[in-house]
Amino acid sequence: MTAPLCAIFRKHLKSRNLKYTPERADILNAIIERDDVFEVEELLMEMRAGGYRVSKATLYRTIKLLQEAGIINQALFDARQSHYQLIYGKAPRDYLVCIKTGRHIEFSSDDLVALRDQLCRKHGWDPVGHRFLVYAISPEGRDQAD
Amino acid sequence: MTAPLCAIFRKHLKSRNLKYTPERADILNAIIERDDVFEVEELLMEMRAGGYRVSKATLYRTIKLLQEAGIINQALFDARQSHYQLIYGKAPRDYLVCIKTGRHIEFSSDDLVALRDQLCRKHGWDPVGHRFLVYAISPEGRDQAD
DNA sequence: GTCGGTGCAAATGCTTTGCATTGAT
DNA sequence: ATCAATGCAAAGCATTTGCACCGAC
Repeated sequence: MTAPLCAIFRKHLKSRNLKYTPERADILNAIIERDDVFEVEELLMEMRAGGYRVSKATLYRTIKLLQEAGIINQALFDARQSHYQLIYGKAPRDYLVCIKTGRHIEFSSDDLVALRDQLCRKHGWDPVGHRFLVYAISPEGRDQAD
Repeated sequence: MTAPLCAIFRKHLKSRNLKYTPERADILNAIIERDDVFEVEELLMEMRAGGYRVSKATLYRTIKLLQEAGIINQALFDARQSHYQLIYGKAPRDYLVCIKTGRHIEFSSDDLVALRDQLCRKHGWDPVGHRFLVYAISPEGRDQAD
């Protein structure tokens, strides 16, 4: 699993004429080893504890690159500075998001709602709403150089 | 639609021994009228343009209350300071999140993945990953005073 | 008169940026 | 030599907080 990720990252960097530096390799490895949701500060501590020397600036810059490469994404679980929306009693809005171009399509699916309600029932919870983001590559994104 | 929301908000406030003030009413109304994803600063501008005088502090404080009441939530679409996670080639992690207690359960569903892939195919996109957050009320949350 | 609410301004704290230095081709 | 990467410290910026004043019950 680590080999392909590394290869994907290198490919992405190459396509943008950027370099696969030791710092970037270390960061990717630290993320792979962690294999869990992480906060930036947290990852930095761990890397330093493990003897890796990276600056916070480089870490942030690399995280952005890894996102662009489709290797990591935001857990979007506890966000600051986010957008808000009415949910109470509204049909949920679901999105297809292209990881290459950023384009997104809004859709809504009854099957999804049915599945959601079924999952809730299974756990004894009462559904109120949901958020479904599908990360994908759009036809235009597929055609882009990579 | 606006009446029940207002009632729900009042009920929530009452349960916490808080008051339904004119500022809070104005904010809820502005959000209802907008009926779309919004940013805080944006909403503030609009309210002011409409002649409503609210401070940014009150707006933020009210948004927190509205979230607690389950009336709005974060669109989680473009976040700062968020958590990150590996996604490439990983089984996606899906969550049931209790809007009352904050407790969350992680799960994963093959049916969901199948549905996701089908939706992507329908639009000619290639699925890479997804994020599914279900907002619900857990058994403990249901038992809480409200 | 007590308790919460509001606005303002200051403080926080994550993230980004400017800049000088370093390294790879 | 050129072009990008790094680290540091400073800057940015959305959000939160402290505090003094106001208003409802």
